Amino acid sequence: MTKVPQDARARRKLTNSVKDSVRGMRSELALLNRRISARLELRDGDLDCLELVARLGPVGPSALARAAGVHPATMTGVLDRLEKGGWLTRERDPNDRRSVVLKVRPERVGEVFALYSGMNAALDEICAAFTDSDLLVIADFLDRTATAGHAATRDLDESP
Amino acid sequence: MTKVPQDARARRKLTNSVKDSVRGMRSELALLNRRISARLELRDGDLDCLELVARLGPVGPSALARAAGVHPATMTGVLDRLEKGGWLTRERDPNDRRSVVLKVRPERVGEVFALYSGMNAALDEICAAFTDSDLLVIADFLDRTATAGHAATRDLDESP
DNA sequence: GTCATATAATATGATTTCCGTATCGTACGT
DNA sequence: ACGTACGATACGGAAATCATATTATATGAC
Repeated sequence: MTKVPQDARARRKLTNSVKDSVRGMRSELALLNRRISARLELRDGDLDCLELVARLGPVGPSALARAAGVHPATMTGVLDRLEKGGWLTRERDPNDRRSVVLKVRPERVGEVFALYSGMNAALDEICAAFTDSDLLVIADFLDRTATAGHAATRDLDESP
Repeated sequence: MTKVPQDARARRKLTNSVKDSVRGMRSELALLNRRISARLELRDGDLDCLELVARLGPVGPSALARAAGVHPATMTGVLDRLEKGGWLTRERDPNDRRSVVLKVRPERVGEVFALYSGMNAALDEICAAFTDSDLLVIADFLDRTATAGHAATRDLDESP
């Protein structure tokens, strides 16, 4: 046994622990999201769609359905719930009268945020335990992972 | 304007960027999970339940339903799909013949893993870009966040 | 301009899922 | 031993999902 392979092994172990931690965090956050959805009397995926509208900005049902990986007809139902709950609005696009533009209702956003308040406060505390440069490293890692997740999703869609 | 408030402001900005990145990553990974579930002909929450069984170890339907925040009767349906797909087994507990023990089928785990292979490879690459000490910091952050998510979920369950 | 075709959103209806409740078998305390 | 609690699932009505059809509008070829 040489010295270098031992380092490589340790390094792989470290990498695997990071990947495990990513999975663990994803799992816990998925669970949290499910409970919050239930509180808002929404289906599981609905909140993800709402977040996607917030993220993508004004967007139409079809584009949103593609982005969310949901059947367009299902999206109609999702949007019915979200609109009825007052979480977003459907407006007709004057330029293309076939299409509809979805916008989150800014005044309601705080209501969703409030349900995340516990998690939010916890995250503030967690961040407080790290140095500025640590936080930069962490944010970098998270962003890269999010981008990789996006790419993996796209690749999956494009393969048979 | 004094110097210290400026630092505090910068710090808050940094913390907020980390929190945004957490949200972004959660959102992308949730999307990826949905597509993978679809590939396996499972419902959205099913894969989370399977992962939970892997995580918790052998467990019964009731305990799993509590952990997943799912109605027990719904869990029966989830398990029917997972069992029919061959992803896990239901065994009777010889000690308590009312109860059933769920176990993931190790030989099928690789099949799920294969669908994550793109993401997995990407994560390896991402990790390769960080130093050992960075990875330790990152894993620590992820674990703390997972724990906080777990606590936030529990708190939500316990409040009215 | 007219017509064919494409596109956006939603309606429709068959199928599946969800979930409150009921049921059945089993364990446990007294 | 008996009553009560508990684990899992069956049952049935309500709701969601999704393939397809429909309606309205836009766009391009001619």
